[in-house]
Amino acid sequence: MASRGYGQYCGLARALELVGERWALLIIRDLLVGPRRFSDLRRGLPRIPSNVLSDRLKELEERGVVQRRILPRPASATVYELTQYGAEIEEAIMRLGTWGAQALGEPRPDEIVTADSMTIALRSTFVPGQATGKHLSFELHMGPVVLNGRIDNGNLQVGEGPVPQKDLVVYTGPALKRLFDRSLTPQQALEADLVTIEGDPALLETFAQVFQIGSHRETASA
Amino acid sequence: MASRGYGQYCGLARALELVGERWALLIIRDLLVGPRRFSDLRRGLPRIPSNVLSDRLKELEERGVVQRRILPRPASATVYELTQYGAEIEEAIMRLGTWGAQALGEPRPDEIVTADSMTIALRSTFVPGQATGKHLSFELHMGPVVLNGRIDNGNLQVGEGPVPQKDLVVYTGPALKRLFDRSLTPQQALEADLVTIEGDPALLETFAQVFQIGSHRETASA
DNA sequence: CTGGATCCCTCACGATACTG
DNA sequence: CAGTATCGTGAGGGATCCAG
Repeated sequence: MASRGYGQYCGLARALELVGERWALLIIRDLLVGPRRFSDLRRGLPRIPSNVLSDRLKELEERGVVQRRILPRPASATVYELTQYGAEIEEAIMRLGTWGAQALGEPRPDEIVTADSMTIALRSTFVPGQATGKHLSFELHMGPVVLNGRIDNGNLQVGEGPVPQKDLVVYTGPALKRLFDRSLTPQQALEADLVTIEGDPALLETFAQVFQIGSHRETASA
Repeated sequence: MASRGYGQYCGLARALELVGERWALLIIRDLLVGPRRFSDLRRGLPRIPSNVLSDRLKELEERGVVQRRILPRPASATVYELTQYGAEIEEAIMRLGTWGAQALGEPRPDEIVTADSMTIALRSTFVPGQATGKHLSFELHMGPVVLNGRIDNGNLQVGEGPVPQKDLVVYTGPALKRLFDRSLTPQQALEADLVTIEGDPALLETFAQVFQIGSHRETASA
């Protein structure tokens, strides 16, 4: 599609020529979480035809955004990972993601959530300034997806899967987005059973405070 | 293309369903500069077929990103402008633009520069922190494109066309990008005749300091 | 002249099947 | 597991035509 360029000497046009094709940014989103094998990417993007995934990876490699790497023995598997230049697109993707997240309503029945997309969602909505002095290790269940995370001062680490040590376990669904865009308070979410937790309810307040979609300037005027 | 969704309940996927189709982000780029008529957009995007432009505008309108407005008489023209939500994509587009700009080499012979793309380029590469205490009004000529601008402390205003009052006039081409990514100093640019000016050469230093592509952390270690 | 709509061609995308 | 091959469909590209 973007194989034929836009005919403009412009940074944005060039960016779209590099990563503007269908599926490309979602592939990069998953690679931002870590190196991935072909089949990992397929699992994370169930709707992408394998030939399209193959094409995209080839194009992104040619364009210096992605590189193939052969894992040392005994694995001997090929993984795809972002080049240094490719990784520098992270901020742009995060901004696009939070912009698009504001248009998310209820999930359509055919829409899924993946561990990688949720990992990026947490990283992109995390507001370091809201987390100064806060410490919390949590486990987050969104349907079949389980993530773990640790908030330490202005820092956030997110991983996949459960962990033994945690202060708070959160079970939720799409209501998580309403927590992050402040259209629902933690207390309301608990009362309406949209969120279930293990641990101190006060910790859910902390959890909800450090993630944010949109600017919410109205709080500044209060 | 993105008419069929990605099947993911994810902010980035939703963003791509809204503005991920070919040409959409370039249309939005031009609308970020100001409201534009259909023919303005065509002029700024000479390679877009008119039916595709028409389709994109219709889709973007349905999706709440763009709105049509009828200008009051006697103009009576319809203009397209971003909705408030649409305008909030600005930061994401700016980041994408500076990311892509790093991959810009020499312009291909069929690549053009437009006033709107240059306006966005200036706005996206402007570093307010580098402009504290600086004041400069300039006129910038990139081939046939003429912009004017005013830097005041951490603030930048850019307009199209020449202006009577200015401290500095810059005539240049693709070398401007090399000024902004620090692969060329103002002095080198003048000596190599890649940039011509009217005004004090010291003002070109000021001009070059406040615009920046990439992070340039290497200066921190020096 | 602006602001599109229509037509036709081509090629990229998408689904499925198949191979190393 | 990691892709390649094949093929139908539909979106993009470009020229032309039409209405206000």
